Amino acid sequence: MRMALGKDYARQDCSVARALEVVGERWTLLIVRDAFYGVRRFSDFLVHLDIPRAVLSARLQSLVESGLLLKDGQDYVLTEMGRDLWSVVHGLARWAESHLMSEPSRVFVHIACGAGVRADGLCPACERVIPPEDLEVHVGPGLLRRDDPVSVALRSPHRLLEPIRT
Amino acid sequence: MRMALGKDYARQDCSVARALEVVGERWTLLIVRDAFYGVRRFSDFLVHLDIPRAVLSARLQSLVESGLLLKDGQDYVLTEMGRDLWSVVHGLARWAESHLMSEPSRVFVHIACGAGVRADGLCPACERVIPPEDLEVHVGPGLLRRDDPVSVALRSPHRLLEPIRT
DNA sequence: CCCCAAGGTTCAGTGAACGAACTGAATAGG
DNA sequence: CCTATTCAGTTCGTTCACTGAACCTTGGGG
Repeated sequence: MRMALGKDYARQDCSVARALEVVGERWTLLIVRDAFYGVRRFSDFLVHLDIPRAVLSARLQSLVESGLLLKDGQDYVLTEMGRDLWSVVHGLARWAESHLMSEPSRVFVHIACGAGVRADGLCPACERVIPPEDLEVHVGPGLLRRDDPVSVALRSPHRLLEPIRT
Repeated sequence: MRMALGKDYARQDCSVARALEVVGERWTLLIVRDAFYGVRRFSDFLVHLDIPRAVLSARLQSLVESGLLLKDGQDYVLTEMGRDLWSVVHGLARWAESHLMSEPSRVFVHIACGAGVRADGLCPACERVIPPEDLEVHVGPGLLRRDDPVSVALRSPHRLLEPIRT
């Protein structure tokens, strides 16, 4: 049960296709997700994603080339362009929560209001779209399996984009 | 310049990973996008996406199995679960429009207000999240290349989810 | 000076995507 | 009624990306 993705969609003139050429390859959106969660180091992505080193290396390079990540010393940090993908990552998470998961795994809380964002992506208190830096992740009951240091660090509530300490 | 995707993320316990197991394979989100645009027939997807027939067949089957599409005669139609992916598809489109494209290719207009939705995904007039069935697609200058019948049909303004006539 | 860890690169094997050719059912025409 | 043409797939050989293991390189620390 393994799948494979090609990387370009040359004959499509559509913004969705352009977007998928950048973030549509296998693993890429999970790397971006981890970056939102505060993962920044090669070895942390590696242990948290269970991804082949060669693939991680290639994906990080292509994300830097595309301008979604910035390499700051040994750290890979989301640029504004990368942070603008939050609506997509969050949309996928909320869609899966409502259609594929039996119990909630992660809840995103608008720090200013203390309220978890709704299924439509807005804060129920202030009725606005909340940028990732104003959100805190809390884990729900559906999240119990992994035991690597990164997964453990991600279990305690923390603000998005804030680097994790392992 | 071709890429490959595997299809599962077995060791990830995360809603984003679950979502990508369903819609993360190559071509899948473009098929869903076309379904929003009103494409319903095997041969219409085929000609519009330039996808190998075998891959299209496999993807459509797996989308039906996952409950995103319903097979109605020869037509593949989005279910509610599939329509709930609009925020993701639209998010990718808007992200690419603002970061990857020089000119807008498609604009989504809230029919009730007559206003194009903003970069944050809300209608500027009513400040709300608009469901796809209340949106109309208009094409911009960035969209000129393809000449197959489906691309031509999609060029005239039309309501999302409404079947195209070729 | 040696050892270790972090951050990669290289390489053989496997599996998915690709594209062309083929099948089979359902109309359409004569 | 027989044939031609779609439409909707399946089959199959080739190509290409992912996978996992081994190897390499750089930078400290003891």
